[in-house]
Amino acid sequence: MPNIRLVGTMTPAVEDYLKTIFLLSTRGEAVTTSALARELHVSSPSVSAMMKRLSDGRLVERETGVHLTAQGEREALRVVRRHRLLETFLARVLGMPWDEVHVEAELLEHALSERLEARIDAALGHPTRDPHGDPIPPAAGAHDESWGRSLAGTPAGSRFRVERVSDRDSDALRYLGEKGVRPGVVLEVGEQEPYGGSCRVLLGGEPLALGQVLTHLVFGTVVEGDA
Amino acid sequence: MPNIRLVGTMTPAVEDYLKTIFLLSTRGEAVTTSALARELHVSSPSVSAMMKRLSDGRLVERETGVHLTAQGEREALRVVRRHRLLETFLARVLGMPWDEVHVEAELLEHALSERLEARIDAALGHPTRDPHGDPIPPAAGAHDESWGRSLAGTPAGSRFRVERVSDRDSDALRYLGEKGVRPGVVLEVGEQEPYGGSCRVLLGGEPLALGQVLTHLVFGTVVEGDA
DNA sequence: GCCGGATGTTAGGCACGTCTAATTCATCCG
DNA sequence: CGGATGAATTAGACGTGCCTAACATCCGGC
Ligand SMILES: [Mn+2]
Ligand SMILES: [Mn+2]
Ligand SMILES: [Mn+2]
Ligand SMILES: [Mn+2]
Repeated sequence: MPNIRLVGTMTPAVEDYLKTIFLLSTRGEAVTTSALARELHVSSPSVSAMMKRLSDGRLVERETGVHLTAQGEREALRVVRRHRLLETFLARVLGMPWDEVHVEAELLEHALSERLEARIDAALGHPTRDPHGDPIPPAAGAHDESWGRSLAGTPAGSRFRVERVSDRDSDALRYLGEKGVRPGVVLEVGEQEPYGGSCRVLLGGEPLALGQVLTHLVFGTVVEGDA
Repeated sequence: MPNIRLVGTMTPAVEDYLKTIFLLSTRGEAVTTSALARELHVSSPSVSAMMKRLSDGRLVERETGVHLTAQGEREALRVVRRHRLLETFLARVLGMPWDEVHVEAELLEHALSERLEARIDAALGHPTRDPHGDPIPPAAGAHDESWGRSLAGTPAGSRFRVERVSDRDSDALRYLGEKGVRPGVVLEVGEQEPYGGSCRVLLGGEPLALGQVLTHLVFGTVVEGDA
């Protein structure tokens, strides 16, 4: 039989493109050819070609920029779910540090069967957050990917509860982990030193200086309550 | 820079071919084009093409049939090690039944980093056998892949200790598991019923009839000792 | 001794996923 | 207005890994 054309064929590359489109848009960034090329470390023509394929397969639509169809988003969420379940598993079960799990999950997410995914999910007690505080999309049902506010620009005097830490910069992640900046922690936000200086915070009473790069990686909410 | 030619590039396909060549030869079977095609579910020309590539890359040599070079065997053993470590992990840590782990490991073995492999190995306490009794090649050093003798043809009256059960037939494996035929178990071998009939055995005193297909999947040694 | 079947190779083709080079197009700036 | 700049696409190529069709070989049986 001569090559039945399955439009929805998921390959590792297709999964990575869909996931990246999803993550870019939930970060509020424009999903352009060049943004995808930068993010995926491929050339622009590679992205153009893939967008053609995804568009033919009804996984994305192209008007100004690119956006996922309902089906494309479903597939993207499945990949994101596998990725974050794997990160959680690697950290909790194998004790892998939170700055290493992302790279591993990038590979494994394409090799995880539904059966194994379900087993991992059950073994972890159906977790809702990965080690970085990223929400794990449920197997079925709605998903909320909101990022809260960035620590950068949060006014001095606020009490700030960390909810998510971006897992994209492994070195920064390790540093933050060493300093105790993790989801769930509450920071007392102090002075933002001018001209690109550090942001002074208190963590459990201890002073800590967080550079610009770091404050842009930390997300959460301002909480009221007793100092 | 125009395509540096890395001869030893491992891809999932290359890994599968090397692994299959290794397993065929350790099973004492001839490593021919058609045997590989059958084993890997690909056409003969696909095998021919791949043998050309592996041969160019000094991973195999071709005289009568095909055999691995020292480097090819090293790579094959790395894949087999990852496969069996993964099977062990899936069974022990995630409680996956022994007839399901092989299929999962087939995929995951290509996505396992050295770092994660080491973590899994340590978490399991450096196991030497997978759930089917297959020996796990060490990260470095010699490996013994001998199969012992098959239960088929073992004379009645023998006491037979099961050491390995082939993991290639998932249904048979589940059946044997249900009946308690696992590595470590000792069987009292009874009559082989003629003309392709069952082999009668006692397992823990309980009678059990094992068809031809099954006795050819069970390997071990004849042990002396008290009945 | 020849024929048929099994085995293996060559030839040609295709989907995937990437690349570089060239082109198109809009925009911004002097 | 016109040229530079940047973003995107088109054109052409390539390696991987698979396929089918055709051809070459060898080997056993009649
Ligand atoms: Mn991640
Ligand atoms: Mn994460
Ligand atoms: Mn196996
Ligand atoms: Mn096994």
